[in-house]
Amino acid sequence: MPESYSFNITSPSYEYITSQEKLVEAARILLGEKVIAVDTEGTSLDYYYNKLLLVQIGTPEKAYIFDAIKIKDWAPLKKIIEDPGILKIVQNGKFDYGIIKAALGIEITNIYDTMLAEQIIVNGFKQSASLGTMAKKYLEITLDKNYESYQWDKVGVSGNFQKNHLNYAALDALVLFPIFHKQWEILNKEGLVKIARLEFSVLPVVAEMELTGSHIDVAKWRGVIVDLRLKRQETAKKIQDEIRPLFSYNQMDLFGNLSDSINLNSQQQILELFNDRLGLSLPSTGVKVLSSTNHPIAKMLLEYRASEKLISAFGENLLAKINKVTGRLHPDFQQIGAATGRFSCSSPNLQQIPRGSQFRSCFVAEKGRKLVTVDYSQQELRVLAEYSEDPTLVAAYKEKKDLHTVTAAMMYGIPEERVRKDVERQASKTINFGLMYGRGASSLAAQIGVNQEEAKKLLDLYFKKFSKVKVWLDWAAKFAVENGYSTTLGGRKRYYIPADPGDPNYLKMVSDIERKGKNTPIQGSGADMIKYALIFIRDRFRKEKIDARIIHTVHDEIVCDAEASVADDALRMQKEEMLRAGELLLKKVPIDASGVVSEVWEH
DNA sequence: AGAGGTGGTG
DNA sequence: CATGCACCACCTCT
Repeated sequence: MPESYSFNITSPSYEYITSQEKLVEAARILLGEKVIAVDTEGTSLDYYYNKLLLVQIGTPEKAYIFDAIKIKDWAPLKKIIEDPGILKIVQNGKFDYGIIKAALGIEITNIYDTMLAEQIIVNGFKQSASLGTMAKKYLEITLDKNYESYQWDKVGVSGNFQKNHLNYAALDALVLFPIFHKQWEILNKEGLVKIARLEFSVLPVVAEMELTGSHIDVAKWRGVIVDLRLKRQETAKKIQDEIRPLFSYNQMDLFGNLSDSINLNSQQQILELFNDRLGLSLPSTGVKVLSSTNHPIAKMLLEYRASEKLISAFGENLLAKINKVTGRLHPDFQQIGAATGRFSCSSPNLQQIPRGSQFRSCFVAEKGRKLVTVDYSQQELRVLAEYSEDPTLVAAYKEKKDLHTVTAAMMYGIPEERVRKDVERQASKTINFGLMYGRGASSLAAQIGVNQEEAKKLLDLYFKKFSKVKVWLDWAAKFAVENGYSTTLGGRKRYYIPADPGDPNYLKMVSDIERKGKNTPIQGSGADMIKYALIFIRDRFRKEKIDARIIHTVHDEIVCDAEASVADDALRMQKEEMLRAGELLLKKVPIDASGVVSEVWEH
């Protein structure tokens, strides 16, 4: 096979730079490059605990390794790293962007991220986008990614870099060039350049969002936990007292108290309780099954579970993630966290903080600041209207009508004024959302509370009135199966592993693809939209020089943190930029967004 | 350690 | 034939 890279794997060429003179000299050379690779080595994955050790800047043949302990003046390199005329290849650049900004105050511009590119290229195939995997895949070389064996934290103390450290550091930068070239070819061939540019432009926004983090009112949060624990304890005691007679052997604990008969958290023991001792025959212990029994113990158990859930998932565990340096929460945003292109969020997952509970209002602005929250109104349904071009849907949005009411009026053949909010409108809402998930009549029936036949009738009626929606959904499903991928308005692709006709699950696999094929263009286009919005908002805040920053995003919502006196301006700009992003993708349907300035996170 | 169940978000 | 999309965290059990 032809040599696809121009460096020596076992002995990569590099220059280890510890003096200002050598740095200036290297900077002069690098300023002449059009494309460079950037990488860093440090002691921690945490932006604020990390001690920056090395900054590598690579050219295709040679890596310049700057010793971050010895170098004091980074100005010549800042000029290069911030030069928009020089393309910077990085691997998982969100991390390096954050580290370099936190440690050196330098902002990487004009980024090509091999990890994001790979995630775009293999989207849907569940393949790794790690450097090791890509080096093997594109270059057929094996990288030693045993990071621990290098003991960077110890080297960080001594400042004594060994040959293996420098080799490793050099190679990490050098491999990026050939990977970039191979990926670039694929991105072009597959028509993915546009979506890659979008993702690369979002990267700095994500890194800064993580750097900024969210502020929490800890005392208030603790108060919520205390209340919940009390409630959980009361409910648990009631249940245990109630079921104790059902068990013949009751034990005392060390203090002479009657001990619990069962572990309320064990669905196995709960199932045994209901089926063997209470004479029911439940298939499972989920909320749907339990609430349909009307058994008093089932009721109490659901209450217990609600408290238990909130305590375990959002209680002290979340507070433990507050950064000791900044006193804020810095979650990990996965930029392409879902195959549809949506973000995911972890450690902690701030995208699943309960809406109704008191927890959400513990996310507060600091003194002198405000939170600005804006979300798109019915973003995904507007995307569906755009794709299907259904005249009724499009007209409803053009006339700024409530879509669920319009569909209810059409389906039930009644005037809009007579649509009842919790009857016809609710049913229409369920159908509207269900359609976007490729939902069938049986599951629909279960939720609306009618039999399957009536649900089928409702669906038929819906599709009769909104025939273009049906045409588009069927087309999207067919397209996905026949072509092996779906696309979004922003040019994203999601690939599907083809269903094997010999597989016993063949039909299920096909219908899986069909449902994903309906949902992916909708959910994915929404994701594209909010990513454009994030870029626009950051640019706008910078251009207008206002003290406002993006701190959070939840699929169709963006939260910013602004200095109090400019919060209203921030709200206006944020909304304008979100609409601009929407108008970039939706040509036939208007987009709308609404927001608030507040002390707490709400919408 | 990993699977399965349950439940939180959009 | 089986039938709601996309995630993440916690718990228990094996």
